[in-house]
Amino acid sequence: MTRILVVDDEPQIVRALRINLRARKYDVDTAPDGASALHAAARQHPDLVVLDLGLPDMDGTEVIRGLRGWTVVPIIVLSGRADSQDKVDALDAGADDYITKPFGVDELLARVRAVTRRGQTAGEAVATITIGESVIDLGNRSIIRDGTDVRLSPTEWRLLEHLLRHPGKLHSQRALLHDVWGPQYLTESNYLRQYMARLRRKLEIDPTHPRHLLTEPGMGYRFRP
Amino acid sequence: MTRILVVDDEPQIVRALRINLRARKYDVDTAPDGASALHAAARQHPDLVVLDLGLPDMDGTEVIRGLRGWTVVPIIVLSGRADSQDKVDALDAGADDYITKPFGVDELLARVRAVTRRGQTAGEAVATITIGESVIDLGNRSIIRDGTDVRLSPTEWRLLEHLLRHPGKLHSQRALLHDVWGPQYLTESNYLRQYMARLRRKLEIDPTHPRHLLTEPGMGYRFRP
DNA sequence: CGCCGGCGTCAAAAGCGCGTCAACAAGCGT
DNA sequence: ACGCTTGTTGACGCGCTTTTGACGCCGGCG
Repeated sequence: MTRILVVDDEPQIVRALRINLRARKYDVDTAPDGASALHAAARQHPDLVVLDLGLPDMDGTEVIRGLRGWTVVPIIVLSGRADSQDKVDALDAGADDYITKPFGVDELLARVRAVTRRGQTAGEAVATITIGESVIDLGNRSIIRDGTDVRLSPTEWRLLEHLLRHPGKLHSQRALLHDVWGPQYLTESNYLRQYMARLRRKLEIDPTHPRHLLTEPGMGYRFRP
Repeated sequence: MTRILVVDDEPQIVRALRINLRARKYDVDTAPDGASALHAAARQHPDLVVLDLGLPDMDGTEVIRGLRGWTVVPIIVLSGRADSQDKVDALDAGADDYITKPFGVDELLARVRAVTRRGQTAGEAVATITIGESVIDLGNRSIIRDGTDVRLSPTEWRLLEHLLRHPGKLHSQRALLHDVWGPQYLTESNYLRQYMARLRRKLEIDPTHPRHLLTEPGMGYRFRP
């Protein structure tokens, strides 16, 4: 299920988008201003952000920059102003698309499909990965081990996915905490210890001697294929 | 250099785009109709396609479908029609963005930057350095020697990285101590002796006769490729 | 020929990162 | 309201990294 975070301060627009998106089987969260949008994104890790530029508390491009500091989640900007400079600023700040109000719902939905389509094809390259006797399907979010399927919590999935996206690459603790938990958890290394241990118990043949989910003392963690 | 294929049957628009894109250091190819566009894309593998929907020989969405059959190259659609249904059709056929004429050149350029931005993050070149029989990947922070991987502690990594960043350059002991351990360790040369020995044991074929991690007596240390 | 500073090496102590266990809080479906 | 899953937090001990000290070798120099 694709999670979409809608950021807008006009209740009727939020309501209209929520209804239309829910009808298309999207999971919708909402935020009324920039600060709560950044907080919600860090907490819920949406797959797409629909952002109105006219927010009460901060400039829209600042919200984009705040998101781009730590995530590459697609961002579609809504704006009442058709000024060319506004579009350039938002796109260069990191937005993926820019729609001028008033807009047709059909067009927005089509652009939602367009930007989410790219994210899917990017992850498709690493469709299935094997760790020990576990076969991991990132696309379907499923793991099969010894014929039975293994269940992972959302946080476990995000952590595992970050490690698997770049096989062999060392991920520093700060980077993992930043990407999985959010910018304000950079020093909570006990989270990492806890969840790496869970992943090893669920995936490694011998969790006390991991062969694929490796620790580099003082450096971070690494997935070895 | 990013290669852009511009598909349009109006010579003045093609000319304007070519001038503006060339000025931004893009490599520009052009095609006047759908058939030659498909042919050019297959032959030149552009990094981006700018496609006018109003082509003389075939429908624009057919061109998009023809491209999407074998490539995921980003496609930006130009169109004179602001009809919502046209946008939906083009985007669902596989276009990445849709701009309605008349459009500002600044906006087009910003959208070009937006769609090319994603592709860049995927394909990053890996710089790899060889010492004896050890292959060092600074990006992934990994070393492979004789098929098995070598583990380095954080201090060992920092020291090795400083030497490798400037091949052939002589690093004084004071400079290395300052950069690796900090300003208050400038005289602790025994640290350097200790850690240079550890690096040689892990990387050099014959640690007692180093061929790449060299000592310049009285001067400092040097990495010879 | 003997002294001396610089360097490589070994060994052991000190410090800290990491794995692990345990317990509690917060949702969430039943 | 209850039980289950998930997320959060604290504490402890082992093992690795870092730090520290000491010794021997070698070349330069008086």
